[in-house]
Amino acid sequence: MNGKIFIIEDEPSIIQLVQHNLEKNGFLVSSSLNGNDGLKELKKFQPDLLLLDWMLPDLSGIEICKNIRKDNSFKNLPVIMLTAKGEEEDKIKGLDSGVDDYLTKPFSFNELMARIKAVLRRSNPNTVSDNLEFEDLVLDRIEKRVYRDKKEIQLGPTEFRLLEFFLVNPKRVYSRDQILENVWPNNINVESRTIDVHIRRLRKSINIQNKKELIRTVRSSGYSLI
Amino acid sequence: MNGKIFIIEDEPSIIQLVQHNLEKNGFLVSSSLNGNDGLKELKKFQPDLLLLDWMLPDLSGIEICKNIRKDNSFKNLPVIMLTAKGEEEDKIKGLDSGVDDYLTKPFSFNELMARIKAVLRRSNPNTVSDNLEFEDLVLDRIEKRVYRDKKEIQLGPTEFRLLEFFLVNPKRVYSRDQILENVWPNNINVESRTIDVHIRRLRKSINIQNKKELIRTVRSSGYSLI
DNA sequence: TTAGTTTGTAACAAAAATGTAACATTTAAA
DNA sequence: TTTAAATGTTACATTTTTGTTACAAACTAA
Repeated sequence: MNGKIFIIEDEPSIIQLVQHNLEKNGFLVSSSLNGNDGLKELKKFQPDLLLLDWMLPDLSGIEICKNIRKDNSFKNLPVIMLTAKGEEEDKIKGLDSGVDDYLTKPFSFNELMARIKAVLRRSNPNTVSDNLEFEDLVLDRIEKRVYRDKKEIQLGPTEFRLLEFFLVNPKRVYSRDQILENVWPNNINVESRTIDVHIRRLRKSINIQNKKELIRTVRSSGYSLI
Repeated sequence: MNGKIFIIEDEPSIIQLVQHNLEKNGFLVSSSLNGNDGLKELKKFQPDLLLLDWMLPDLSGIEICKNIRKDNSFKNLPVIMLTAKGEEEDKIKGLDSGVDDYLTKPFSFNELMARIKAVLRRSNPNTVSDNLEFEDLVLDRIEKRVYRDKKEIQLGPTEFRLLEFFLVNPKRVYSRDQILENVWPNNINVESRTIDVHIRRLRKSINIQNKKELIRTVRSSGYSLI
C-alpha cells in the first residue's frame, strides 16, 4: 500500500474518477461529500494526504484547512487544494493558509498523480538521512552508491534496496516475509525462494577477497548482517 | 552551495515551501518553529542569513533580533523579517532593531529570492555567484551560456534548464519524477520517457571528444551528474 | 548414522528499463 | 507568411534485471 488519501469534494463524479484511479495506483482512499462530515471522517481515517475542494456546500476549503492545522495530529498533514479559480492572488492566500499545492479544475489524472507524489516526497524526506554504514560498508542514498573498504561496488536495484534495508538495522535477523514486505514494491507476489537468490547475488557483489562474509544465514529464521 | 540560510517561522507550510525552493536554488537550509529553539540552532548552523517571522509562539521576532545582535559572532548576520503587518510604523521599528529587510506576507517566492540575493550581495559582495560549475563545466545563469573546457556549448532551452537543475546538486541522483517537477514547472503533463530523450540530447551536446561522459544513468532510479 | 528439511548455486527465459532514431506537432524567428 | 528550431511522442533494438527452476550442498533431529 502506497499511502492513505482522503478526499473532501462535493462532486461525486470527480470523487469516483479520482478514487478509482488512485486505488489502481496502490493508494487506500476514503472520501466525504462535505466539510463537516469530512472533518469527522478524517480523524478516523488518519490519511497521509488530503485532497480538498475549494468550494463546498458547508465549509470552504480554506476554513477546513485552517481547522485542520489547529489539530495537533494534523499539523503536518499535506493538503492539495482543488479549485476552479486560478488567480495568483488566491494561490498565495491558499499557501498562506497551509495548503501544500494547488490544482485547478479541470485537471488530468496524470497531473494530480504527479502533484501527489511531489507533495508526499516533500513531506516524507526519506532521502535526507545520512549515509548508512556498517563496518567497512558504506551506502550513499543520495548518490546511490555502495562502497566496501573505500572501493565502489556495483549493485543492481534490488540488491541495493536489500542492502539498504539490512543496513538500517544491521545484526537484526529478518524473516523472508519481512524482507519481502519491505524490499519488494507493493505486495507483488514472489516466491519466498526468490529472496535466497537475491541474497546470494548480494553476497557475491559485496564480497571482497580476504574480507569476511557480511551476511549471516539464520537457519529457518532468515538473514541479517553481521 | 550558495550559502546557508536559517528560518525561524512557526507555520510549517511556509517553512516547507520556502525551504524547498531555496534548496532548489542551491542554498543549504535549516529551520526552527519557535524562537528559543531557533536561537540555539542558530549557533550550531552558523548561517549566512536569517529569515525571521515577526509573530512567534514564544519570543517575538524583534526580541530575537535584538538578542542576536548582542552576540558578537552574529553582529553582522543579515536578517530578513517576515511579517503579516504592513504598517509603516512597524517597519521603522523593525529596521531600528537591526533588521536588514522586510517582507510582508503573503509574498511570492520570487520576491523573497530577490531580497535574499540583494541582502547577501550587500553584506558579502563576493559570495553570491550566478555561475554553476562542476569539473570543467560552467553554466552562467546571467548570460545563459554554458562552457565545457572553456569552450562554449550551444544548448536548447530545455537542455539548459536540465543541466542547470543537475548542477545545483551534482552527483545527486534524481528520479524522473523529481526532474519533471523541477525542470518542467508548468506542464507536469509529459510522459516520463520524454526525459530520457532530453537527457540523450543533453548528453550529445555536452560531450566533447576525449572527455568523459558527464551524465550517469542509475537504472530504475534516475540520472545524475558525475 | 539416516531421512527430511533448509539453503546455496547456476542456468535460463521472461520482463523491464534504457538508448536511439525518426516523426509529427508546436513554437519562435525572419 | 515561410522557415527553422524546439519539443513531445512513438517504435524498436539493446542491455540489464528479475523470477523461477532444478539440483547440489549443508544442516537438523531422531
